[in-house]
Amino acid sequence: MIQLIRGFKDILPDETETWRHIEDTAIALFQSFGFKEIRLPIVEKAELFQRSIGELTDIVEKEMYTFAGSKEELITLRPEATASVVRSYIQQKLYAKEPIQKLYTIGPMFRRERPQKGRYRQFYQINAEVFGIASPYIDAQLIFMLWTFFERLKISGLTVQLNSLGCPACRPTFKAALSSFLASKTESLCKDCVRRQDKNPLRVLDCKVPSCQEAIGDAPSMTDYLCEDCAGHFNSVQSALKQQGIPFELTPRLVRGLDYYTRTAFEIQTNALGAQNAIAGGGRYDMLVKMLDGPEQPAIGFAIGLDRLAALVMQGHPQEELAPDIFIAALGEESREKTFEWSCALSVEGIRTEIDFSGKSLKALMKRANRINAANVLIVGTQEIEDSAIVLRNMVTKEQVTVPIEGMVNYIKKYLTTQNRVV
RNA sequence: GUGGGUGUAGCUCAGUUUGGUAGAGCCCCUGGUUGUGGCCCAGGACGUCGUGGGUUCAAGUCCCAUCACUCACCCCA
Repeated sequence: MIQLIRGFKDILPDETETWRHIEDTAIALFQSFGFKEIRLPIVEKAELFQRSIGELTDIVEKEMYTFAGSKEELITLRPEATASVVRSYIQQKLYAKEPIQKLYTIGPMFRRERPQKGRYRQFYQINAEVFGIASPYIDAQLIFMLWTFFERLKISGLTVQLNSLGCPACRPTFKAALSSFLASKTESLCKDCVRRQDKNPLRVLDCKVPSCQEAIGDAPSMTDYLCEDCAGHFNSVQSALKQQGIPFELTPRLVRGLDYYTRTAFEIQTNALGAQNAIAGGGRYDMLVKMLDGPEQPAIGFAIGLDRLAALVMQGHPQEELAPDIFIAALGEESREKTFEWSCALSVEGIRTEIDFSGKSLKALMKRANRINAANVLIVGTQEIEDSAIVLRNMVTKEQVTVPIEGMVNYIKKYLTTQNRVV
């Protein structure tokens, strides 16, 4: 038997309705906030991610699916979407027509990590990106939009974590202060943190080892080192969030894993999924467009983890079954020939219709109708054909009515309306 | 990449200690009811015991390897 690849998964029919419900909810909401869809390839030149995400990040160092696209060129299955959106914004010169662009995209990402609950090697994200707006209002508006999205999906137990990562003017000062602080604590840090100390000191703040948390208890905080502009921006984001009634926690230890973030960084966390608690995350990346050879344009965006979100939504209420409105039980070849035609006609009218061609006994057909939770069964045998009238059985009330074959489709449509079946 | 747990029927799991010809419940199929589902009763189908090797007269059981799933670390959505 050929099995799927480690870390990949099938999304089966008992989940897909939930997935589409989430996507439909997001699309409707995002459109109301002025977003338009962009669809992008899932492979790009490896260089795009190396330059945007950062050579020293875990993603680029060890998690990317990169292979030869041609003799000269390495290509990569995208590990995230922002880089591609930025690439397109620049390459297609979207800024020339209108610098302010609000874009969303939905699709799979690929990272070669060890799989675990809520983490797959192919996972799905909804991404939203805004180009050309520097105002802190847009930061707050994006978070408000996210919060509203989760409210519409009736997700509870969420928290908003907020931080500011500063900008090229102030972050270096902070990094230096942090480095010298960490140097004084080397003995009390775990071995991972000792390694991070040089490579990426900000990451030490994020360590979950208790002894490390203790050691960095009075470590310098980025927010104390923000330059005047960054501090002003951060304050404005916070007051705008308060204005909209969004609860948030300041989390100085919130560090994003990608190098391109500046200023506002945020994460939406759940308490219901174990270790993989981030279901959305994002932030501002004002330097990235320029870094990738585009014009100087501020930008901000976020990603929602669909796999984790779908798991949360289904924890609340398992997906509703798409049960048939009508199940046709035809007895004998002559009946099958007629009902085949009726079945098509009913389906065309938007009635969920299932017909069984197997030629089994009526008892067996009724069993199947019951199993697939059909609301009604249409029983058609030689007697009914002869009488030009068929039997319609309501599977819940067990009521049976005789329906003339003439005008049957309209009769059934009306009948279903009385059952509150939307046709 | 590192560590723990688990792989036996479509599903949930016994059986492994102490080697001796694979089990239960659910599901599925047929009949009891000539053309009426769920409940009940009777009967039936379904397994290379994750895979490959080894030890043995004999391996689901012991040994080695390997794969997968799962949880956690790392990191992130």
